[in-house]
Amino acid sequence: MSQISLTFPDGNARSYDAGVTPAEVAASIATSLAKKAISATVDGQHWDLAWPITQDAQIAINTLKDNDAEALELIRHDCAHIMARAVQEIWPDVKVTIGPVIEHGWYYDFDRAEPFTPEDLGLIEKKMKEIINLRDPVRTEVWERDVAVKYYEERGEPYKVELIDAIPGNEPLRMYWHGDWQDLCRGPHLQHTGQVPADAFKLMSVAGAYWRGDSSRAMLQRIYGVAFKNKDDLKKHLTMLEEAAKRDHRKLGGEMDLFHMQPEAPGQVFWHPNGWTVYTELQDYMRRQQRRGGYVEVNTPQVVDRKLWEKSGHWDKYQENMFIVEVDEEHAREKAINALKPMNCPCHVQIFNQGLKSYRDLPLRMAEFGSCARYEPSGALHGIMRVRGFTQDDGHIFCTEDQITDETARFIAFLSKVYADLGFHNWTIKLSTRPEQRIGEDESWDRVEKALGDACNAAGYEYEILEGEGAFYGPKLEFTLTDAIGRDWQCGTLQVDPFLPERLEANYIGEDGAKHRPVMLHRATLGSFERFIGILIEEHAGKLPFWLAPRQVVVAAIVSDANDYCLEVVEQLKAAGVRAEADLRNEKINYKVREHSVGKVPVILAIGKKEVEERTVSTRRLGEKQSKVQPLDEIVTQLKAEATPPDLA
RNA sequence: GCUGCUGUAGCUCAGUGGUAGAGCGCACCCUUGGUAAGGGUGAGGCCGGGAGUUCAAUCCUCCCCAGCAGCACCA
Repeated sequence: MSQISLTFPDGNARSYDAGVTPAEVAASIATSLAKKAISATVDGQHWDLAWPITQDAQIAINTLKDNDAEALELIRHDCAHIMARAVQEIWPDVKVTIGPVIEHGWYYDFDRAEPFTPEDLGLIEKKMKEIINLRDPVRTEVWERDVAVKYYEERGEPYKVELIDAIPGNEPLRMYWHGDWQDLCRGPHLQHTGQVPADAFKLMSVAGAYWRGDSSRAMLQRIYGVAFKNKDDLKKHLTMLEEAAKRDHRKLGGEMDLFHMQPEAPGQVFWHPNGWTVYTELQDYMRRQQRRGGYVEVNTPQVVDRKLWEKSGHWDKYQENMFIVEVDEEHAREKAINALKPMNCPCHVQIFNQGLKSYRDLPLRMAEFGSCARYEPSGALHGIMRVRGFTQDDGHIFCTEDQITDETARFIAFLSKVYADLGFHNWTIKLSTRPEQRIGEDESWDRVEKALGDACNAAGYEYEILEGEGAFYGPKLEFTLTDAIGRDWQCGTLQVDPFLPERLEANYIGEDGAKHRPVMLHRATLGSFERFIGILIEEHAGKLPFWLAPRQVVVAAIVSDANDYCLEVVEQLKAAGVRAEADLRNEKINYKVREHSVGKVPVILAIGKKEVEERTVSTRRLGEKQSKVQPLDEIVTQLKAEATPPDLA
C-alpha cells in the first residue's frame, strides 16, 4: 500500500498508509486524543473521523473543547439526526425529509398527519436524551444508488427517494447510522451520540414549511432546535432571546405610545403623536439630505388608472397584490378601474416625460416620499416592518449607462452617511444578479452587474452575491439591517432598470441631436419609514438618539411649590427647540421617574424647593442612576445642542 | 396564501356549560413626598364576529376576521 504524508498544525509531518482515517491518525498520536476527537479538518475541509484520506494533506484533529465552529456544526447536525430518530421511534409512521444546521441550531422537516404539540416536543426531547445516553456509535457507509432507492421505497420514505433523484449521479450516496437508525447525509458527524451535550440543547418551536421550499408542494412540519457546547451557552442564548423580546418594536410601540394597529386596517399604521414626531423628524432629516444630495423632490397621485399600470407591466405581474379602486361614474359607459399606487416609478417617469430632456439634464435625481399600498399576503404582515400601507423614501435617477457606476457609488456614500447618522454601523450589501426569467441581452447584464460591483468596491464596501435574485429587468443592491432577534430586513435598495424607460417611452436628446433612452436607477435609503422606524426602535431598544426621541425632556415637580418654576423651565426649553413637557401631577418623584423611564424619556429634570431657590435643575439621564444638579442656563444650552440633528450640528 | 397556536376590562393575564375575576392603568379623595411603583374608594366587559349543538354557550362544533411563529411571497 502506498504511503501519504500528513502535515499537522505544528508543522510536523508523519507518514501513513493511504486510506488512513483521521480516527486512526488520532489514535496514533494518543488514545486520549482518539477519545476526545470529534472530526478533522483536512486541507481546509471539515472531515469525518471515518473518512479515508488518500493523498498528502494538511490535517488537524478537532475536539469538542478547542474547535468552536466545527464542534457546533457537528453537535447541531447530530442533534438533527438524533431528533429524527427520536421522532421515528415515538411515531414510526412519520416520514423524514431533511434537517440542516442553521444559526444557533438546526431544524428537521417531518411529514405527519397529526400536528406536533408542545407536549410532543417535551417527549421528543426526553427521547433524544435517552439516545444520547446510549452513546450509540455513528457509522458511515457509501451505498449504491439503486440499493438506497429500494431501501427507502420499501420503508415508505418518498421524500428520501426524491432527494436521491436530485443528487448528481457521480456523487457517492453516504448513509449515516446513529445506532440502528439511518439517514441519507453528506456528513461529517460525531463519533457517537454521547458526544452531544445532553443539557445544552432545546427544542424551540414547530411550524409549517413547504417541501423543497415550494408553495405548490406538501406542507411539512418543521421542528426547530438550538444547541450549544454547554449548558451555560444555552442559557445565555435563551436569556438573549428574552432580552430581545423586550426590544420588539411592537411592544415598545405600545409602551412608548408611538402607534397602534387594528383589525379594520390590517397592515396599516395609526401613528400617535409620539410616533408621528419620530416620523416627521426623520422625514425632515431625509429631506435635507436629499436636497444636499442633488435630488429634486416631487409628489405624485395615489389613485392611478389601470392603463398606466398596464403600460408599465405591473398590472400583468402584480395585479393580485394591488388595491383596486373601481369608480362607477353615473354617465360613464364602463367603470373606471384604478389602483392605489403600489410604487412611484411609473409616476416619476410621467414627470420625466414632460417636456424634452437633454443629455445635459442627466443624471436627473428625482425623489418622493411616496405613499404606496400593496396587498401583501396576510401571513407576511409583521408589526410596522411589513405593512400594506407605507411611505418609501423613494428616488429615481435617470441617467446613461456610463453614469451607473458613479451614481451607484454616490448613492452608497449617501446611504452610509444616513445610516451612520441614525446610529447604524453594521449593515450589509447584497448584490442580486440575473434571474432565470429575465429580459435583455446577457452582455448588458454583464456590464451592469459589474458596474454595481465596481461601485461597491470603489466605495470601500464588500458585498455578498445573491445568485439569480435580481429583478427580471436588472440587477440590484440590497442594504440589509438586522432586527432584535437577528432577522434580516432589507431597507435600502438600488436597482438598475433599462426596462421601464423603454415601456413608458422615456427619452432624452443626446449630444448627437438624436433621441436616446435613459436608464433608471430605483433607489431607497430607508426603504420605508414604517420598516425603518421599526428597526430604529429595536436597534436602540427604544432609547432613540436625543434628536429623534419623541419626548425629550420631562420637567417633574417634586413639590407643588415648584410648579411655576417647572413651567418656566419648560418654556425656556421649548423656546430653545427642545420637546419638553411638565409633570406637575400629585405623585411622588419616584413614581414619576419610574413612569418616564419606562416611557424611554431620555432626560428627566426634577425640581424641588432647592432648585427653585437656586434656579437650577436636577438632571437625570435615561439609564443612569446618578442625577446631576446644574444651572438652568447650562442645561438649556446643553439640551439645545443635543436636540440638533446630526446634519445640522 | 399555507401549517400550527392565540383572541376575556385601556394593558398583562386568571377562570367557568348556569352571562365574569386579579394586578397595572384610569377617575375621585387622603398624602407635598428628593430620583424606578405611598394609601383608600370607585368606574369600567356583546368574553373578536357569525352560525350550530343545548333548557342554557365566554366555555363544545363549524365558518369568518385579526394577531403570533415559521414557510412561501416582497415590483
